[in-house]
Amino acid sequence: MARSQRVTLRDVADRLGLSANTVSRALAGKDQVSEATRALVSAEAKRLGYVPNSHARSLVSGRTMVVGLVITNPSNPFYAALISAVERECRAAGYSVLLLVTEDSAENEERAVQQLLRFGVDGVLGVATELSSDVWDGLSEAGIPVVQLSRDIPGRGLDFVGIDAESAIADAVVRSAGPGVRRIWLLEEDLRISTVAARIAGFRRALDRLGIAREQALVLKVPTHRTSGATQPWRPDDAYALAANLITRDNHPDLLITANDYFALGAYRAIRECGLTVPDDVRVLGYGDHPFAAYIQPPLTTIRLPADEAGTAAVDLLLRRIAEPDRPRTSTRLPAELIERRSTG
Amino acid sequence: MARSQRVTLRDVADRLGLSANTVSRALAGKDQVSEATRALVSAEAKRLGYVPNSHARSLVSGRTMVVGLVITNPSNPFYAALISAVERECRAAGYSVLLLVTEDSAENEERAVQQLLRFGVDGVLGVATELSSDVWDGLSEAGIPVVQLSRDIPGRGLDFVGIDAESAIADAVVRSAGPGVRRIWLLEEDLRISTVAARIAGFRRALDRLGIAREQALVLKVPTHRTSGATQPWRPDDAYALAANLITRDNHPDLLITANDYFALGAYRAIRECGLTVPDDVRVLGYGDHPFAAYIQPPLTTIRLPADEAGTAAVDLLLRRIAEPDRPRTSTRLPAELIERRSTG
DNA sequence: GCTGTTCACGTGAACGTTAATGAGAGAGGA
DNA sequence: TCCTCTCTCATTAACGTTCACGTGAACAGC
Repeated sequence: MARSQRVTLRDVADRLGLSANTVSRALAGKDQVSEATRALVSAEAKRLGYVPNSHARSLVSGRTMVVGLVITNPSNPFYAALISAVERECRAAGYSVLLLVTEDSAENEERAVQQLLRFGVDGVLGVATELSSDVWDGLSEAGIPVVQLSRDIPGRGLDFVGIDAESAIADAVVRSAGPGVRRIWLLEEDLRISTVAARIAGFRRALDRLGIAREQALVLKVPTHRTSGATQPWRPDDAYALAANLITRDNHPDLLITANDYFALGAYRAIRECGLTVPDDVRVLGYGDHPFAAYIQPPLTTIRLPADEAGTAAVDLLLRRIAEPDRPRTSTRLPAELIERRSTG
Repeated sequence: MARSQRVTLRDVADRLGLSANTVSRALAGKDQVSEATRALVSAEAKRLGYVPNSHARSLVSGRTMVVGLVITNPSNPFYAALISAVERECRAAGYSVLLLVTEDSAENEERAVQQLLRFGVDGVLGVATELSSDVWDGLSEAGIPVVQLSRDIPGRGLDFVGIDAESAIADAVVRSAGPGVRRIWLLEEDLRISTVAARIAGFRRALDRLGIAREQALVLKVPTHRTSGATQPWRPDDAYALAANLITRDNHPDLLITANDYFALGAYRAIRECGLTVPDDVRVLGYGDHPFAAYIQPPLTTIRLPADEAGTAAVDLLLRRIAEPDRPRTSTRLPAELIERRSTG
């Protein structure tokens, strides 16, 4: 096999009559080397095509310059944006990203944590699964900093960066509910995660502020197929099926809030097929501001999530904690902006 | 600091009065160990919470059980689906995924390759950037197998897995062009990549088959903002701006093909604002079958890309090549399916 | 000329694992 | 009794780095 032998520190050293250690120091830019030999070394290293072996390095140094990123589903546009931001920030700081996908399964989550322990990553950014057990504690016990993304599992003493969904929904609902709006429905995902809980809490807060009785309000759970290993994220079909069953000409909400813009697509169709119109008969408020939201008919009022800022903030926080393990726990909830379009009148 | 010392092979060995080597063999399931001690060892290892150090392992074994995945932009839904599929298959085979994002920049691509060399990954799956230099050769020279994804740079002797965009577009255009369709435009991305070239080739092939002169056909390039570090993928706005400038009541195509479904969104608006309708005045054919395509008005005829199959096939191919480095080069182009909806009549 | 300081570099050990080789014990056969 | 064979485990040496030292030379000051 032509598997060309890898060029090592010794190879460079031998060729120059130096020790491996000197070459190491020269390339690391430490100050125990004369400028002359440093130049010689880097020239020879480049000539031979020397590439440092990161495993050897992290074996002795204990640091890996790798960050673990645990995501439930990369096809979800919010998480995709998060991945982009996290990778970009890590790259800028000299870190590489090990990507682990859990598909919202506890088993995969446990395997992911195991992998991260084997690798001895310097830190972890992770979205917890629906029924996250205490797997994450293993990382903390091993001295690996963890920043929770998007979904918060309180009481674990872990840093958190996410979106203030509760306030965003509360404000958006109040703002979208004009005069005459009494019946409000929320089309939610059927997951036991903090994000869903936050949206429902925001929804209730809005009801209270508007003085609308709980009986006028409905929280509907759309069966989710996320865990089935499908790469597609939320499916408009599922929301459509549910909405089509419940919405009729005589029984419909004045304002319908959906847990994501895909659900809104399904709702649009269900509403249309009843002969009702958005926003005259039913106002619709989405969540996520996906790229299509501005372009459907009518353009969808929705909540823009600062995925990029969240990713950036999470990496910043993680790097700070890596540098300073004993700093107090931080919990950041970024505000989300309401983008008003025609679907709410 | 409570940075608990990591449990090592020796710790387990010492506690049982064995050597580290025996513990290693026992846990590796090799046959030089009695069943009795194997049971003892695995019990003690679990009790102490032993986690193998992957760096030490790969330092001596030369294998890392890590695959590099080089992607231009995770927010592109096609690549997001690819990431999901690749990660899933790798996970099933016991490999972890190191994710590198290039943002279509040659500089980032080179840094990515450098990272992969440092890590000594067992294989690489990668989407080449627009003007990919010979950076990928460095991996081959180091004996690291590479499978190109989606975009093919011919002549490098690298395996390739992608979509047969040319045939897909050619067939779809012919099928979408009913009687009376003479003027056909293609709204393309402004990138020098093989995917764009393939679509244009398919477009031309369709024109020839339909007997339409090149003068009746137009290839329009939408300025792309992908490289600007923005996490958003193709922007409908850019397509809208271009289309709105060119399309008027008196000067419009009979059939408009867009390089992706987002462009179709922009085109829809431009067409609508001229007082024209889809598909009566202008038929629209999209590309990608994004989740919203079935739900916009009118539902968009588009081409469904087998991202999942592509990812699976690519990983299979890579694993085969890892096992058998000297097998002949393979180039796979998966067929894409036309999803006919109302936008083409 | 002797000691002390600074600079440039080498030496040896360590990181945690695996592979090659060796060694002791017990069993079985002559 | 001795030899060989097999089974189980230990010993030793790597893998490529980095870190804590040690060392020698040059130079200054007394």
